[in-house]
Amino acid sequence: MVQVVAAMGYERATVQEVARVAGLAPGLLHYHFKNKREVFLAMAEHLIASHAGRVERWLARGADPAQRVARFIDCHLARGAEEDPAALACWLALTAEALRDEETRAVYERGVRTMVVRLEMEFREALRARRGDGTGARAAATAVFASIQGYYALHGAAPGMIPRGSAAPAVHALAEALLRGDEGAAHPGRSE
Amino acid sequence: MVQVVAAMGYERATVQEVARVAGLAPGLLHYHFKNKREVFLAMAEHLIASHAGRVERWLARGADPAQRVARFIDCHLARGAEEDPAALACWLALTAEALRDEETRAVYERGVRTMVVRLEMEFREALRARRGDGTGARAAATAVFASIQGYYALHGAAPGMIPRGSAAPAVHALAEALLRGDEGAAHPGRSE
Amino acid sequence: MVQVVAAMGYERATVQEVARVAGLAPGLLHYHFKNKREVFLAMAEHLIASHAGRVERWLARGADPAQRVARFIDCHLARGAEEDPAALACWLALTAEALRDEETRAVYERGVRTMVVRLEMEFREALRARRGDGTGARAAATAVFASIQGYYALHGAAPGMIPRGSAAPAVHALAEALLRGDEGAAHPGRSE
Amino acid sequence: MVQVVAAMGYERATVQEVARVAGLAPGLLHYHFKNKREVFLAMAEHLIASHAGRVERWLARGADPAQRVARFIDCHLARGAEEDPAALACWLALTAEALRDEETRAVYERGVRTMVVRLEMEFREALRARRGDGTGARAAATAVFASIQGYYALHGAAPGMIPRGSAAPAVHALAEALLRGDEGAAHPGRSE
DNA sequence: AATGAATGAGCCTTCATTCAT
DNA sequence: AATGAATGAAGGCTCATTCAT
Repeated sequence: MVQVVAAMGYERATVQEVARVAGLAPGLLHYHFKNKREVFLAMAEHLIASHAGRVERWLARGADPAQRVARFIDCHLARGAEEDPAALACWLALTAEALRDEETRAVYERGVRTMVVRLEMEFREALRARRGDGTGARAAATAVFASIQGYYALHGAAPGMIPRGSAAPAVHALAEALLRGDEGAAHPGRSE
Repeated sequence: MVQVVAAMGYERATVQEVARVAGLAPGLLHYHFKNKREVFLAMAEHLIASHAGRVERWLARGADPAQRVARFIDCHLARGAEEDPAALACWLALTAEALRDEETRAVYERGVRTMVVRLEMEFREALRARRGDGTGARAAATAVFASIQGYYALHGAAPGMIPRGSAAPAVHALAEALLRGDEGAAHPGRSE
Repeated sequence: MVQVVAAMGYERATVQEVARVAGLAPGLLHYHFKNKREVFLAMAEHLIASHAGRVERWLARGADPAQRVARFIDCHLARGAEEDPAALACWLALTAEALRDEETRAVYERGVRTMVVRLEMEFREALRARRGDGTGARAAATAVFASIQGYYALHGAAPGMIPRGSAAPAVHALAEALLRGDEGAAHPGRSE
Repeated sequence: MVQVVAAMGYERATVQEVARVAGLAPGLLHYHFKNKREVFLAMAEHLIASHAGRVERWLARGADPAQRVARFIDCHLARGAEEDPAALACWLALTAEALRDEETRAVYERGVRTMVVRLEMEFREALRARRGDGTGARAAATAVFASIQGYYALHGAAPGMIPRGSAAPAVHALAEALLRGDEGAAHPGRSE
């Protein structure tokens, strides 16, 4: 399913093709899964779990919270991003599908929450250490996560628009700014 | 088409339904457009053009480049974002479709480029004013744009994950950091 | 209509295309003709009439009945056949259509009858001159006409199967044999 | 397919109708065949092969080449012609379709070639026996085959134009004439 | 007479799902 | 557990025909 969804998206991924690639008879998929969507969601759960594991392994080598935030970013945008292009394509397909289907949205949201909450934890610790107060950790984690998602979308849908090597540094800058507590500080010109 | 694609995405938007909503006979769509995709792409072009106009109107009221960068962000994430939810949903559908279809990708990419290049121009001026050098303007514009896209994706696919009111300030912080030239400065822990 | 039917056959010849080639608005065809079939039949009538005229001009230069039979054949298979490939293609399309549609069959049959009766007249005269009896003229005319039709079909549907230059001589041989009254003479091995 | 094509021709033979007559679900046809045309071509191949078998059985009872030529004709035009009217109608539909579609033409041409080459073999032997030289066998076989095709076309598209019982004798006369080597002999009036 | 946009029935095809084996 | 043939509901698209102008 991963391969086929990566290549064609959910809608165009036919059950027959998925079965063929998996070396199974088409009927067998419906023996084990209620329908096509269940296969997709099972795949999504698997992807999310395995990604979470991968992220943890990256974080484990970060010495302090700030470093772990940095490693979270690198794990997604630097050396690590290219590791499994099919998984990335599937994640984007999952995002697209979550826009329309409630059940899929639930799975997607759980996946997002896992990541954001994990990142939030590091931000909170880091913010406390730096400023004595963890307020804004959730917003910061969301901001970093959103930026990563945005780069993913551009990478997939408009390849060539991202200056090579610019993604990770930019998100690092964002994280640094958020750790310093820049947001909300000053954009005097924002008045309407 | 906007309504139907916003509600169901490209694949599930049937020509019959689009025609019904538009009050037209199904065959008429194929009289004016070669096929379903052309209808979609025409809609996308229209969306992009009208969005570009809207952005220009926002930028026009910015006094200096930095303010215009800020207004670009607000136009997308602050007060302006909710103005046309259907357009936003269509844009996300366009992103999803661009992942798979080349022709769609071309249109999407042109839309992205228009925005990024416009924003880059402001970044370049602002960077020159502040640091005497416009280097990194493209990367900065891309970063801001990607963040916005990421918030859009989360907004659409995992509503409720974004702390209310946190999106615009975070992207402002990113823009400020990039204008200061933070990126690439220091993330000592990034070593693998 | 001639061009379009020649190129695509009746079924695939769309009214829009016919109108386009004729430089007319599609609606105008239905203003002058009841429906597509009527356009086709009108075209067929025209083709038949103009072909009949052409045949008469060929026959006019034959000195005696036997010569006129020969000229009839040449007019169809020798130098004359290549004169108007579109007309030939239309005639084949008419034949095909006559297989299914009664109205078309009536027109086709009238066309065939015109030719066969004309040829029969020459055969009858020739037979009377040679044998004092015109019996078999109709069968002879039909045989010659059928052979020509067969060559047309092969020419259109299996080009390259006909040895170059072999068609006319063979049909001349047939005509000669029929004028001699060979048919029915002897095929002793035909017993079943 | 045979029944439906015989009754309506290729274009008007809908997949739904073919499936209905065959007692199958419409989708099943596309499970076993790539598309409508493939069904048609498969049918054509089957028709051709089975016809070839039938012809061989007729030829087997001919004592010498000349007799076998005669039996070839009888097999097509005398007692045998009425055996399977649906097959004949399909063959005519195949001819019509071969005019427009390349793939169909290839199948048709192969079918024609099979028959012509088979008949040519008998002509060659017969000509050698009679005249010591097999030259013209191909042209003779083509002529006989074309005549048969012509009678088929008339039979299908202008029934009633063929004097009862006249077809086979006429083609026999043609064959005899060609075996005598008449063609090309003399049509003094052919001058233009 | 003429236009060409508009209509809508029907076609081929796809594909999730079922079912006999 | 497993197969893969079978089902049938749509979907995109074509095109003869109509109709307002």
